[in-house]
Amino acid sequence: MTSLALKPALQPNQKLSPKSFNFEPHKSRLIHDLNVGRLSKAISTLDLMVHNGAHPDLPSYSLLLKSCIRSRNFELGKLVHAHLVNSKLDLDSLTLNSLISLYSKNGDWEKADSIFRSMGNKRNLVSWTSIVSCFANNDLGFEAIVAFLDMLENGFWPDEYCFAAVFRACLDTGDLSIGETIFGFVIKSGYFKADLCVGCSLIDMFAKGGGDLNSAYKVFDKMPEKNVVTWTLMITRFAQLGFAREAVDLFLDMVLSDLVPDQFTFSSVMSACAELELLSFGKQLHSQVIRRGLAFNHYVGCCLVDLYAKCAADGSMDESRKVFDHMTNHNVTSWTALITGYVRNGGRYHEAIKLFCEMISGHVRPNHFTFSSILKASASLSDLSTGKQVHSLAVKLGLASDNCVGNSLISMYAQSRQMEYSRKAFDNLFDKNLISYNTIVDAYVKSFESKEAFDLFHEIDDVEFGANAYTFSSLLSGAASIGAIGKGEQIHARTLKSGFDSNQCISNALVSMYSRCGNVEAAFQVFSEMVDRNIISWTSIITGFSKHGYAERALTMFYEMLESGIRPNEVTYTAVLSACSHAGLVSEGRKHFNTMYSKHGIVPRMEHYACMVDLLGRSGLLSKALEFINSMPFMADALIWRTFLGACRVHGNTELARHAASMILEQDPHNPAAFVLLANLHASMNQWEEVAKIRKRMKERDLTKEAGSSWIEVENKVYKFHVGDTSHPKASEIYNELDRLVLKIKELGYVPNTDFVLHDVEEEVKEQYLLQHSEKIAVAFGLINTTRSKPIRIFKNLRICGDCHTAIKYISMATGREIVVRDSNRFHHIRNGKCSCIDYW
DNA sequence: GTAGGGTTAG
Repeated sequence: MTSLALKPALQPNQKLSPKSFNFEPHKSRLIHDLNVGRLSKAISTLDLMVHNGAHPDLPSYSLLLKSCIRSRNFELGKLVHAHLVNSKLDLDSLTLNSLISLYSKNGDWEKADSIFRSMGNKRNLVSWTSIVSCFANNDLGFEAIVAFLDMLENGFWPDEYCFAAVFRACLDTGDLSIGETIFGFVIKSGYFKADLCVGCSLIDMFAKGGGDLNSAYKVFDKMPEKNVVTWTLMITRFAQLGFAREAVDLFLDMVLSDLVPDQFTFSSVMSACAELELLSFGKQLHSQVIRRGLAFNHYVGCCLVDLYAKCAADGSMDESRKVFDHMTNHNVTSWTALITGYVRNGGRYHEAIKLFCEMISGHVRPNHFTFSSILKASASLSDLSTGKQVHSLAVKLGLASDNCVGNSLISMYAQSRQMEYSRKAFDNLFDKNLISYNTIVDAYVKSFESKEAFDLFHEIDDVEFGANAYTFSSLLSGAASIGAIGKGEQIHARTLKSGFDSNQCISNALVSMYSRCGNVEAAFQVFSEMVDRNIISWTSIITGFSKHGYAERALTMFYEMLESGIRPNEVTYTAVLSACSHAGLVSEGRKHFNTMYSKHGIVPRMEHYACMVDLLGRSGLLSKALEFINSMPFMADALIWRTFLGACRVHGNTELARHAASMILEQDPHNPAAFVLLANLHASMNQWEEVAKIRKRMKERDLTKEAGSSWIEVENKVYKFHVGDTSHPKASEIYNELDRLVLKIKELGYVPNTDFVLHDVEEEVKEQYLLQHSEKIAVAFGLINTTRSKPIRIFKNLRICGDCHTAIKYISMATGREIVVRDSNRFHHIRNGKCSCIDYW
């Protein structure tokens, strides 16, 4: 029979008479094919039946439609509709309702609406509910509410399905007041108690629509009957709205209530667990997932990848990779979860880029999250060429103006110091949000283009969202990094106006800004006025005093911090040890180094060892320092040897310096700092042949030392000078002032120290070289352009040169001005011929 | 025929 029936399908032109065509087996085969998802087979069977004049009856069509909807075979459903129209059957409510549902679920709300309109008095409660639901599911919340009100006017009393639909509609409009009115209505009607679904839609109306978890939880709590879906919904909303702790607690309550979590529940609770970085709890969840046979679910897998990645601080990044490798197939989400993990939590950028390439060659299309992560990886590696390739791929896929991708492009180009491209990415953004503004402001600030940063800052005032704490702290750190105290003060005023005066994050940024701009007293005042201080506040002020050479005040603050019950961290100890080192407090420093682990359980890191090497080395205990280096529990890195080399130079020990330099070059053969320090050392001993050899080696390896530059802020504008800079319009005026100053300070006893000149030339020429140092130019510029009432604040990217240090001390004497110099290492407060560093730096 | 929950994020 079956083989006979198949024949006509192969020969469509051959028509059998309706009588000879057996309708029943085809009908049952059609339904079977439908149920197992064989869409094309079902279509050909239907065609065959109709072709042979055997139209199914109305109940059969109805059944067909239901199957199509249940299996989401919308194409076949539409075909069935076409056949229905041809069959000229008089459609009943049931069939028409099915058609509304079909088109609604297929996203064609207009078609659904026209069927509903054509129904006339065939409309029943299900028809009304279907159309309300159709509008609500197709982002037409307002239309849905109107339909709901129409329904009431037409005398239909809503049931639980209908209430659930209208609450979803209220969620969509964002207008909860209508929803709340209807909610009152529901309570009166008694449906609330009866139905799980009404409860769920109410929870979501409050949680998703209004972000009001309190009301959502009240609904949840009062529901007399709850199932897995209800619990999961509540857990999910807690997790999504940033209440991870509550989500986890609710999950534990759920398990205690003997409900069995499913794949949805696990996905949500694992997200919350990832947020809280609860590795061991996460592992328990993982084993439960395996036990319940849910490990192969794609969503669950993604969540696990993300969970282990977010706990990567505890070394679980490889676990994340393992879960990923065990997954049977991968889509954008799982690839992105893993890539993001390598970038954000593991700092393993090369691996992330490699994965990205694998993903693309596997024809998986990256999305905006993928681009965002991979751009961050290229930025962190300062790998401009990869960044550009990724950019062009994003353009190709039409994602470059997406907010998330665009913001990452801004920071990628900024980190590669391509501000023009960075700005272009900003301008190309489709829709700029506060993060876009904050990113570009931060980028300008970090590239010393503070004017652009502040222009944009004013632009933020004109858009609907104002600056937030992030904007302010970014601008403050920008002002701090360039030492623009005037700008810093302006921002300080603005934060007060914007009501951020007790914001801990901003106060911390202010402490750091004032201190880094050279006014540690202002920093201390902000600190003193803070109501709520955290470890960052204390560490900032300790670092401030330390960098300014006030070792005792730094240590006093440290003891006060301990008394107030705040535990120090690694950064605090770096500040404490470097305070001791700047002031030459050898035994005090040793004491703190020894107690950091014994009293506070902090294992010393490389930078702490470096502080100790600095402390011992600078106070002349070179052999002790070397002994210390050799007794370290790990191999000394380039930083340690550079510190040691610096000490050797101060104390003129060529032999040990050579050893240190060779150690640096062993680990980092292209380190220009090692070459320069070595060259300086030989120059100061007049060993010019050695200097020449080193210069040659540097040239061969194409190494250039970072150019020395100094800058000064005058009337909110930063002026930057390089060595021998003549680019400033008033250059001749500046050099005249310098010549005048040198004559004056020579009278006071200044003798140029030509040891600091790295060229083998006549003494007189050497003096000329010294005069061209950027810090001297900046001081002269400052003397011409500032009033006596304020100190002159100079900033230098490298360490101050010894001759400049001496010269500036004499200049302070000759002019009666206070001069503050911030170099790459510390502050020098120079007044009346004396420096706060006591010539020890 | 009408109803509810999940992954990656600057």
